[in-house]
Amino acid sequence: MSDSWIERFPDLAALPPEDRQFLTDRAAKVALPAGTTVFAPGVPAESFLLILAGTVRVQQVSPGGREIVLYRVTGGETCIMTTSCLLADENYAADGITETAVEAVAIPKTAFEDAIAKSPGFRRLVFADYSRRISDLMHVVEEVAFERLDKRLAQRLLARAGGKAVVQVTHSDLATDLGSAREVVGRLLKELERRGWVALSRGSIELRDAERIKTLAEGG
Amino acid sequence: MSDSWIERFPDLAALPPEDRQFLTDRAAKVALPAGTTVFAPGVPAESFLLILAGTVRVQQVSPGGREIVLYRVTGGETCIMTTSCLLADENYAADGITETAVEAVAIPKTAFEDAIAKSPGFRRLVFADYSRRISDLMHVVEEVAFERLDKRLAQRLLARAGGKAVVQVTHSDLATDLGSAREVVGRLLKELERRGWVALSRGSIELRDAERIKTLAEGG
DNA sequence: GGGTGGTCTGTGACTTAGTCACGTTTCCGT
DNA sequence: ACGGAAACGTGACTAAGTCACAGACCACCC
Repeated sequence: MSDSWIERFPDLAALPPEDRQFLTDRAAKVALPAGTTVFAPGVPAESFLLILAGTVRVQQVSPGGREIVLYRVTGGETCIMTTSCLLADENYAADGITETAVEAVAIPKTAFEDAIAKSPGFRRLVFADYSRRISDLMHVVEEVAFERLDKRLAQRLLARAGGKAVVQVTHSDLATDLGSAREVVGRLLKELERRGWVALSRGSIELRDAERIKTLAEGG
Repeated sequence: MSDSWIERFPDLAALPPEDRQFLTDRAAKVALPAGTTVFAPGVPAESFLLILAGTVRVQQVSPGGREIVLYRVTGGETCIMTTSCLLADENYAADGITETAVEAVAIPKTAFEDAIAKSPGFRRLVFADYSRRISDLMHVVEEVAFERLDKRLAQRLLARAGGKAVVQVTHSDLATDLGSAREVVGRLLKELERRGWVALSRGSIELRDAERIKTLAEGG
């Protein structure tokens, strides 16, 4: 199989040729359409995933049906949910769902364990992602526990917009991002619209006063 | 230095003699009284910590002064906040505070990196703790985002009691555990007292009907 | 014993967030 | 054009957090 994918991962690209060969020999490229469930709670992890393109959303679902996004895995990253489950021989404790079409490389469990044992560069990659996710999770805890919802909503709007003026997103998507309820998000958005900061329409939100939204997202 | 401490860590005790020697040669035993700040946000990590006895509480503090416990590190465990910061060369993002007197072993950064590189058993230990903390953090997110506070309070009461009838804890300790506010915890406790499930006094709480508290902690 | 400062707890009025049970609008395929 | 699904709106209610206090209890020290 082509080993071009390995260039997406600096830590792996820097590996000695035999390590690179070891990985590329055992890796299988997979393509997943948007909305695919990559893993789900209770299922054991079977192979290690390196994401090449697209994003996977890792989230938890409450018994009552509410959801919260824990973090997103994008191109050049790995999913430590999988790492963690592989190494500890545990079942998944969250959902992994593709948000866009995703291209990824799957490395079977045994090859993953070998790579961890043999390749310092591979370990660096895994450890780096562990750190990143731990930070992500701590940040989520901090936000959920301490920050006002309108502030968090403003942050999400800006993040989703990525500079553009119109965000294609539903109220319930945002609610999932924030771990809140659709009605609550709807009411907050309505208030922003009343102030003229956004314009709402079905499935999309136009940011009309990005400056003030930014102020809300940062300030208190 | 004595290498007896290594027996507290099965993964390390199983190491080949030279690896054990490497670790014990470089490790320094430290004793910390209760209430010591082990690390704080913004400070770079300097050495890897293995806890022998006692517990370290890892928590976040909000700008508004509210606190939430992320997890506790007890005997036989390592603090992955430290691991993560050491490996990624980052500053701490949370507080680490000893809850009891703590005995620990500190391994300097360079020796830690060597051990990671050379010793599979040491890596196993580190990876296992990473998994555990990721689970812990996900659990915290789930609880904070989705569970009712009275239910979580009941859980904490039982956990703190550890079978005993009287828990030595203040309302604001519990609030920190739960990431809530002291007044709120106080009111919930008052309601439990009204029902006759607990008896309150300054600095301690007597569980009078552990069964019902258990039901509350489990049920919805 | 009486003061004194610190920790711990109680309270009321208020705001913010979540829940429940609907109703309404918009879109899209056939 | 019509039926159903997805998206959105609403009101009434409960839960949780905030703020600004006021007491209560404790240890310690003259």
